[in-house]
Amino acid sequence: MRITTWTEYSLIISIHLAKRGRRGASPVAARELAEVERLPADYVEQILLRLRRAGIVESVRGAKGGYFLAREPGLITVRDVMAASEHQTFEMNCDTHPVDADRCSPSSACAIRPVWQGLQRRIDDFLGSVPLTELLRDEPGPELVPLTSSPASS
Amino acid sequence: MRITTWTEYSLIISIHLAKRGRRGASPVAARELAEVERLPADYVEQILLRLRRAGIVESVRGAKGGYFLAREPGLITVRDVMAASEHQTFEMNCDTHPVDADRCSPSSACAIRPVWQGLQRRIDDFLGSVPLTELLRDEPGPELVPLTSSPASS
DNA sequence: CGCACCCCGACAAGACTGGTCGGAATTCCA
DNA sequence: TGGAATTCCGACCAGTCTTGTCGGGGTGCG
Ligand code: FES
Ligand code: FES
Repeated sequence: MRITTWTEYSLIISIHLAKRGRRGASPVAARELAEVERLPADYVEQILLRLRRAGIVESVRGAKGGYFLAREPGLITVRDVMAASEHQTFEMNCDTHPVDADRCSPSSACAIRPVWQGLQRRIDDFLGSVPLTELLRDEPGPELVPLTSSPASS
Repeated sequence: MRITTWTEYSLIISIHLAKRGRRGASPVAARELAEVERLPADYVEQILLRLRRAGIVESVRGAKGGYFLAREPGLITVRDVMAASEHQTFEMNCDTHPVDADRCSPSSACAIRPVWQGLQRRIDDFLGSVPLTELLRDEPGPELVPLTSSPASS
């Protein structure tokens, strides 16, 4: 289970846009953003496309155009960004990749499904609790304290 | 972000073994297990290999041989099974797929990394809190209540 | 008009997932 | 002693997903 570059780059891009001005200032060109963040330009464009379609950013076309955040950074969470770039945060495999039509049908009482549902909830709750503003400062912030040690149960 | 069949099948297999007797009883052959659970036989063998190497199950070789759980089902968590079948629960992408050597180096204070560390902790804590015994009964159990509604923050 | 920029679908190399196969080693049993 | 059953293990392979790239079209500024 891992995070892909879609989400990783999306966050970098969102943070970048959050640091550059708001609606009033001039929008940031995709090319320029990619250059200063050292990311592949064409790829960044693809990502911005997804972010725009999800309503995370807005765009201005034509010369002198570019992108800017659609909302206040405090109102955008990591969950929003991840859901925009991939198309979900946690894919319920029993829905999208059912191991067996019988076993995974909603009617059958599979004992495993509640585990994934519980996991999905924890993931969504956590990612939904981290707004972009949390990623703008240098100090980790209270929500993200490492809380040292959580060793394996074996 | 999703669960693969490695973990899914591993859980099915572990639950199956938990339901069949303990050390005293005769071990379960991989072939037989695969047949009753309707899983690809050769694949099940691969998975049992991983589970054995991780110490989740033990095996008896030769005719009449097979597999059985190495520990009490109450002492094996979903996290253990997942870590055995994949080789982790949550892959820290900034370690294994660093976006940029500079940006992801442990010395640089990246604002995003604490988010993934926090996420990893939540995932591990949750999966580590669900023992196999929780998956043997028909009722979901207190830990896994759906807690209806957790709508998007947008 | 020409340039800068966004928009969008198609394509492609490499990695990963989900298995399959062939054969060696071990143990039981007739 | 000779199968037969079974675990052990690495190699292989087809399909999908990831991580981009490319080419062209639309749009607005100067
Ligand atoms: S295996 Fe898919 S719902 Fe349980
Ligand atoms: S992008 Fe890898 S550590 Fe932040």
